Amino acid sequence: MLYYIDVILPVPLEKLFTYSITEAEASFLQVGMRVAVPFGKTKMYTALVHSIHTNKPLVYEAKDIHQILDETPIVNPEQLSFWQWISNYYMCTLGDVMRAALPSAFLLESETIISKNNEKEIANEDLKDDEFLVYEALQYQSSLKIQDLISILDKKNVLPVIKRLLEKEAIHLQEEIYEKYKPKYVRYVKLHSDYTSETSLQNVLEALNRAPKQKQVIMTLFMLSAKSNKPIKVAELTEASQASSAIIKTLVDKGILEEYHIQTDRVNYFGEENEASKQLNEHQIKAFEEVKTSFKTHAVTLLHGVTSSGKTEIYVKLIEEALAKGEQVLYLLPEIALTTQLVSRLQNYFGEQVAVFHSKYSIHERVEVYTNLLNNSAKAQIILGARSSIFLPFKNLGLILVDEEHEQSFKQFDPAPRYHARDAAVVLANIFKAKTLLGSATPSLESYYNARQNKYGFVALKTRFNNVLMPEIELVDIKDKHKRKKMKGHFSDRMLEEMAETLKAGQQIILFQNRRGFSPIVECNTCGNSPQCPNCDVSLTYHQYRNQLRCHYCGYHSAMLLKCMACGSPDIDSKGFGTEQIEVEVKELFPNHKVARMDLDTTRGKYGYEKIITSFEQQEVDILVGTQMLTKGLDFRNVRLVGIMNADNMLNFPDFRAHERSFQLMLQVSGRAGRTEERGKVLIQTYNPFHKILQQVSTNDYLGMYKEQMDERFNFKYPPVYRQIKITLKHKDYNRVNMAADWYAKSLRQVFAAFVLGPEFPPVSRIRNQFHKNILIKIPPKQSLGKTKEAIHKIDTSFNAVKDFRSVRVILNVDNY
DNA sequence: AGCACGCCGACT
DNA sequence: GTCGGCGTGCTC
Repeated sequence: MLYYIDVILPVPLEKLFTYSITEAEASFLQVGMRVAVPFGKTKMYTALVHSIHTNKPLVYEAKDIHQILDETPIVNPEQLSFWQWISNYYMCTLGDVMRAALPSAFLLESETIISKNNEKEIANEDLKDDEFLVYEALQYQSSLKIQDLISILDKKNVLPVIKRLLEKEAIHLQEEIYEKYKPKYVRYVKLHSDYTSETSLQNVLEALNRAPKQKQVIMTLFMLSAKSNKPIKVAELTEASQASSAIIKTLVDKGILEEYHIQTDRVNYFGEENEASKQLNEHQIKAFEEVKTSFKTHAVTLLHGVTSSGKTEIYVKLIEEALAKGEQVLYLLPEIALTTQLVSRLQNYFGEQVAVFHSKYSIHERVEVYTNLLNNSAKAQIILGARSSIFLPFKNLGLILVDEEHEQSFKQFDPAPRYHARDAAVVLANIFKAKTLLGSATPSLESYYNARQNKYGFVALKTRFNNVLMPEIELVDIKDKHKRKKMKGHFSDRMLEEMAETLKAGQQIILFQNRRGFSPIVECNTCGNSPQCPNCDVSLTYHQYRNQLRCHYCGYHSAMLLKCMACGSPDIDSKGFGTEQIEVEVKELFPNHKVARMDLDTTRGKYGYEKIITSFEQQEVDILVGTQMLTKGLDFRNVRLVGIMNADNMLNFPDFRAHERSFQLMLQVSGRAGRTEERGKVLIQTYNPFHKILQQVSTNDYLGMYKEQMDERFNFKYPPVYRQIKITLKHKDYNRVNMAADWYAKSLRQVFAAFVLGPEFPPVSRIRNQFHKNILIKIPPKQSLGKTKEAIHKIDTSFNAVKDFRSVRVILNVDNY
């Protein structure tokens, strides 16, 4: 009997691939294990076993696998069916899903290893210069990698050299794969067993008489081991003895000390454990009970709780109940809300049962969380994570919490799979028959719609914790202020008054400006020319702190111009404003107060964020200027004033969700004001104070906003009433994208007629030297999603059959909002 | 996707 | 003449 496996490869190809295995391998292998397989002419890939069978492929000869990489499956059946759903729904390949789902350390790729052929001596005369260089290097190093050759020869294409050397039989090639994940070992030292008896120890100490530093180390070691019986870390010893690691190394080399390693977890939690969870107030208890009742009839429930209403406390109670039943909990948050504040709060309640998973973790840390879950370790009963944590290997998932449910960052835009973690979480929960709670102070229209349609359960929590009043929101008409000359830079007199008063009371201020950089556009006052990005179809943005012009799309940057590139005039002006300029102005207006800025530029690095937050928390900073980063899950006690510098640029954003999003953003920022007894104040500066959204924000009228926006969505056929799929075509040749897009749209129209929009160039039509063109498909409520996708898929296949179009990248984005 | 093969311009 | 550019086709 011949045995075969079908595997998923982490490449964007539709099919599964079949490899042949031996009988022994067939009895050992299980679905969900990894195997290394040769793929294509040279490469070796990590593949995942999808099925094991005995059906010999008919049209090709299956290759053998190279090796089995796991002893037990690393992907469970629930995950595989979840992957399948993602792949179908979001129209991507299983390979795409696999790539997103597994920590990258699990996906090994082969590397070519070059070694010398010792069977044959090659005379130097027979080799050309570059060949000789490589050959000589191999005399000293047993093996070389491609990357090494590139640096030895100092050129990019080294393959011909390898080929020639191979022909001359001077070298061997080998494809090697290796684990990227290395367990973390901690170095420990102890006295070598030869010296444990009293007498020899005496000898050692005497022998070291002339090396006082070394003697000192040995004495310290004694002291430490006398204090506790625990193993002594090298780090501890160096610290306690003030000795350099060289001294310790000498002692190890002399055979007096012995070094050993113990494997340890990178992700450890040290601290107080199991603080009792907080008592809920009456409103929270009511909401908590309502959520539980709702779960009886609705697996998914939406919790609409105003800012500061204490949703987290309710989550904690729900987690406690799930844990009591022995169930795992997934707590999903937008990336940037995963702050130390929340993590430590949960760790205080649940200790090491909490595991955190997000993109700022190293690949090693991610592997550890993954394997802890795989082993159903007590360490990973509650997963606190960003969107990608839906892919973790849950065993017994009982509850999924999606906090800040309305957040756009739950949707992955690039690369595939372009999934929405909130929607996928609902499906994941369904696989485990678990419950999902979506929480937000400003729910997304689609979730609220689902709740109103009774598809989801609904619970509202309307009072803030400790009955703090909602902040008072005031709209400031800056058009009028400009006219009356009541503006100082970007600050109205009202804003300045409130700021001065807040500072006088010793309280803090948050200023919100939804745009980073100093000023978005630089313009020549003489000819009107503004510098453009050479790779993208956008104007460059001026960043003052480095005196640079930057492109926000491709990262291109250049020094700020001294004179106009077009006419040579030195009269260059900046238009618009960003966080940086606000910061500068605040510093001038309030020179005696400390100002900090929080945006993408200032929060780079693993702890960039936390530093700023901590210093603000500890009131080292009086005024914090920032972008929408400020809105997420931060809990500042002493903020009384929130200023929104310009509401109009969000409202005028060309997107069907601009109004919804502006509403959410403004209410979320407002929520940062007045979280303790005193009522907070919010000032919104705008050119258009009569805008409906602003009126709704100022009266905290979610329902009014919902109703009005839903009317628009009905009228203009937008989600959540209609579904949509966006198709993007990319190519470096302008004409080719046009032709390809026209062809694609025409084919779509034959099926979907008027529900196809475009093709259209997006506002930024060229990014990284690639031209983009979009086609939008609107799907009426009654139309089958499955059938629609099938039809699109068919068109896509015939599109790829056209030779001229094949090089055009097609990106399918389901629910592209 | 990644990679090899294969065909054309610009230089040691 | 070679080096290296990228268009094309295939991967069990």
